[in-house]
Amino acid sequence: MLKKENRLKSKRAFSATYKNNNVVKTNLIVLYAGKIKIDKNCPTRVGFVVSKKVHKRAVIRNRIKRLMRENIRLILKNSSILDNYQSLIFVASGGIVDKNYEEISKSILILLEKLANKNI
RNA sequence: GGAGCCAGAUGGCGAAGCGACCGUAGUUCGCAUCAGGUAUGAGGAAAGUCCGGGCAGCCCAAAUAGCAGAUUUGCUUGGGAAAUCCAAGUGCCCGCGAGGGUGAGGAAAGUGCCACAGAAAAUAUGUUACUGAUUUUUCAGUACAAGUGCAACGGCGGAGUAAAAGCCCACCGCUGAUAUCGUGAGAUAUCAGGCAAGGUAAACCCCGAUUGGCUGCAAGUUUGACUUUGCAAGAAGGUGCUAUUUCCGUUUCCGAUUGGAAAAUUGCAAGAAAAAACGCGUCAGAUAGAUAAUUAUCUUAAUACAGAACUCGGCUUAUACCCGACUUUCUGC
RNA sequence: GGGUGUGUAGCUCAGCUGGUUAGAGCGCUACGUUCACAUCGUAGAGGUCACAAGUUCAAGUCUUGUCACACCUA
Repeated sequence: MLKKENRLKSKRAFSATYKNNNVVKTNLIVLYAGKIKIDKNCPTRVGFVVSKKVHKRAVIRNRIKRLMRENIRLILKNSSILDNYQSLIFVASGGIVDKNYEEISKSILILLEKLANKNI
């Protein structure tokens, strides 16, 4: 679990991030990025979405969320790639079921590379 | 029926703070709200939402009786706050059996329905028939046999007769009475009747019992920017008193003047966006919603069904490996 | 989280108070019409009535339980 300040909470924040239209995709995950920060001190907020369409059982959906969250926690701690963005939303798509930690971590790294290239 | 894996390392998330008051209880008050340590953090079903409570609001209403209602409930005894709940029994049904199932009052209060077939499906009936007389078509007696159907006013055997029939008899079934046993549902035995009342109430309904109804924590309660409405105070002063712009006058704005427009502010009550708190507590207690990741050892293997959201009691459904107990059937020796 | 409803042919829907054979339109197939296609005409196929138990002589229909889908509610 992330710290409270790093969680993306309100409905407004979610819809603002979606409207920003900065999207990157892989087979497993879709990433919506928010605006670039003005004030560097305010924290990066991250949200995770796993819909019922992915899988109907709550246990499996929770596990997918936890795996994604753990990845992001380590990235936030060790590097400063994400510090430029106000908000990020990770949306799981159908292919992510039965994937293990390493496969998810790979695809998140690919996503972040794509995002960096796009903005340059 | 039980049980739903154990222990270790590193990093992370939730949350438990201290003192006073009171006197063992919490809708109390104050301080802190940073860091570290320590302890602790999903289930037997958390699921389905099928029942019943607690709790909250609204409606009706004053809870006694009657009437109406509940898409209520329906063998007995005991347990339980209650329940489409549990336990032990009774009857019936299914199974070779160990066992399993059971919405188990009333069809003699009334109404409806019972397709096709069949003579007739409910006021029972007389198609094919049988027997006798008459003599070629009628009359009288009968309901045994055939046939239809899920179902045809008992079954089977005998006696009896022109042929027959509970007309009579034995056994079985049915109905009633009595006795004994049992808390009871009922069981057993004896006697009597001489056979009447086809099915369906998970069709309407009748009877008994129970019970205020409806909606559900996204119920509901509080705080609230805002500025709307109402009431009160205030609004230089004067006119006997009163009159908030109404009689004069005052202040501000427009205007050369006459004249026109406006009324600061405060309190109480009502309304109310965003948001927050309460509701919400428990040796889990969140509000984008915690219990995870990596790794080592052991092991044949770490795997089934599956993730708390106001809360409790049941039911139902899903479940890998393992453990315990009692039995039945079949096959072989 | 709470509440409500719907599952019938490839698609959209009927099917009353249980009853004999489950229908309609569109689509599909074949034949005819045309030089050919469309239109039109004729004929035909296609259903475990979501699944499983029960009540009943008899269930798409009544009762109960599962499954899937949709809607309402901040």
